[in-house]
Amino acid sequence: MKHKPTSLDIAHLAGVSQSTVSRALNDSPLVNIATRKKVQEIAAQLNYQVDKNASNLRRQRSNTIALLLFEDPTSDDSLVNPFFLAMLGSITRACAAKGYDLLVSFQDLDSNWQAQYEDSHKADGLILLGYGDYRAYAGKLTQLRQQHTHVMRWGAPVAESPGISIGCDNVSGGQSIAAHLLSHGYRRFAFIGDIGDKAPEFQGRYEGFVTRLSPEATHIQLDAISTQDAGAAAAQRLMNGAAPLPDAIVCAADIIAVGVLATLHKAGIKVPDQVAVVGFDNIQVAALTTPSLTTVQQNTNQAGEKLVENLLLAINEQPTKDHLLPATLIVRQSCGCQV
Amino acid sequence: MKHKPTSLDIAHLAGVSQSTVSRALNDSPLVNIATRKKVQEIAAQLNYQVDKNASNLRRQRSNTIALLLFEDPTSDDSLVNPFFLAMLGSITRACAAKGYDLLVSFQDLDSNWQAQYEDSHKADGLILLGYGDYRAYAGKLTQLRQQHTHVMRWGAPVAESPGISIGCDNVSGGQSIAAHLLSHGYRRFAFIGDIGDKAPEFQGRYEGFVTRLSPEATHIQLDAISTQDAGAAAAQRLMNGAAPLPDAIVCAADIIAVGVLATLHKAGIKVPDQVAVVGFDNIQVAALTTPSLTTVQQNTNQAGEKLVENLLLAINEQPTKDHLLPATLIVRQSCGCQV
DNA sequence: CTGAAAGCGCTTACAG
DNA sequence: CTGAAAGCGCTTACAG
Repeated sequence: MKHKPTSLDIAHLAGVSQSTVSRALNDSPLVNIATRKKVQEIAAQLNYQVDKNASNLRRQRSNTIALLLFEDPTSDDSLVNPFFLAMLGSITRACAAKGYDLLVSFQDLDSNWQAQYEDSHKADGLILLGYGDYRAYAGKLTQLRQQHTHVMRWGAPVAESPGISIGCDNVSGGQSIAAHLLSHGYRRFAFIGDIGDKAPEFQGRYEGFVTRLSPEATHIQLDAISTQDAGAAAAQRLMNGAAPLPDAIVCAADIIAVGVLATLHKAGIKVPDQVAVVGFDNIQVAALTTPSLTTVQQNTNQAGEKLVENLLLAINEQPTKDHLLPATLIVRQSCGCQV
Repeated sequence: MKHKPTSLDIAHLAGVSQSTVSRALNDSPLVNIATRKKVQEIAAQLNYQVDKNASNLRRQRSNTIALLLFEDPTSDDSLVNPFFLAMLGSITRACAAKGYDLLVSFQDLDSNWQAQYEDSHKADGLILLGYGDYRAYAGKLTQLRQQHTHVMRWGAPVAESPGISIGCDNVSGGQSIAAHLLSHGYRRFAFIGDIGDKAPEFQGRYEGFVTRLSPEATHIQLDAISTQDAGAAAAQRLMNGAAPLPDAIVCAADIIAVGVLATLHKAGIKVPDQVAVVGFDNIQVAALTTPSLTTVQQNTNQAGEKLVENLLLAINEQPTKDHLLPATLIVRQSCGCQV
């Protein structure tokens, strides 16, 4: 394998010093325009690429961001919540637009991720993605701050959780759902989704939903983690109960709603004729279910951009603050309100 | 921000030389076990991490793999074929298991990706993922080989395409579908999916399907690229035609089948009672459609492992060869054959 | 088993 | 505008 060309090789060919080559390739205005062009041409001919390791070592930054995905530990090994995959896509694009590379890693909460990337100078900052119990890693977040690591977290801003976060306005999303269903005459509701402290996103959605209900409306709440199976099980409990079915079932996540729809379908219960169903997230599948799922969209494109943008601010020691992104109701067939 | 500890800092604290620190941290047997322990303890206390840039520069390898995702240029900006996202997950895990980091990038076919990663020493090798016209980048692949870049490609092995590839046994997958449907009495088929040279995967699936058909069976073929819309359009053409509907519709990809199902549903045509539908890929959605979709599974976990494993072999200058991974029929409701 | 020294390929003050 | 020199933080022959 032929020796890869270095800046010194180019210097020889161009008849200038190695420092001038470096300057020319970095488009420094200090270098005479003709020299610059010449050097750049030779570099192009040789397929020369700056050695990032050397460059990063010298510059003390990597132009790389590390994305840590926390998988829901309950999910099947081969599956990742489609919502996070959509986020991954948008983060990748946002990084590319800013000239940053993206290192991706799946992490479990136990491992030593706080050190692995930024401390080793492989990345200038971290993005944390994944729902779940932020308390489990609150300690690590605190430690990260102390080490002045640059971190941006996706999720609900939580008072006790240190660090900046970017998240969706879950409360207003929940409100939109309530308002929409009420205006179409629904009064008896079931909300499916955990609302314990481990699920701050679901808490927000529930809170928004409940506070927006009118006095004459009633509701019950059933626990379910963010999986199809949990949704199916909750729907089953609903059907087994003594009480008649509610008018509308509001699910804290689309993936739960998918399980609910499947269970209702099996039982021969028509959606939306006999009961309306609404989800949250607007994952790709939501448009494809039968009936298609009314849900709340989180703008993943904007989310990825905001995360990257704020992380870069932090890296450059600029002030940043929490952001809430708007949540938009997407009306489809499953709520029976489509024109 | 406090200066990050270096090996020299540890050397001072441990009272040994910097070279010994380096050796100890790399668990070299050359270092006295007591010294090794001591150094490692001090390093742990300081949260010391080896500077990857320096280490990589010196070692001339990065322990990093770059994954280049070629998006289907026809797909919506925010969507990525769920199949590739599943692959991403499995590749990520496989890399982690081997102690490699993964750099992810979305590339369009025009850009200068062949140089960006390995030439700049950011990655030791590349994985190419994405269907589409391999001819469009065959030239680049050739160039990569000449530069001795280490590349592994996901997709059908193609005679004219240089370089090693790992792919699914599309032909045998197509055969399984034909065999299954025939044995359940279906005789009149439609195959939906492009079979031009731009879609070698689809070609393989079609080829397997057709060659396995019995003499009394008939079939037509309709073009469709790998999107839901294209599937919907093809189904519409089928229904608009003068001929009666076939017994069974075989789709070259699940995402096409999802579009077909939606269109049939809208037209009031019952699946599988009036027509059977089969897909290919076993994306997550396939289990969730109504009716659930019979399809062929590509083992993404194994695929990711094989890709990474072979790439590492190539990086270490070991011989590698093309691999075909088995394709497994998954029988669900949409073919009407479920027990 | 350990240390002093070289060198990976850059970037960037410093001097001219 | 250009060059000679230092140095980023490691790893690894080399010498002992």
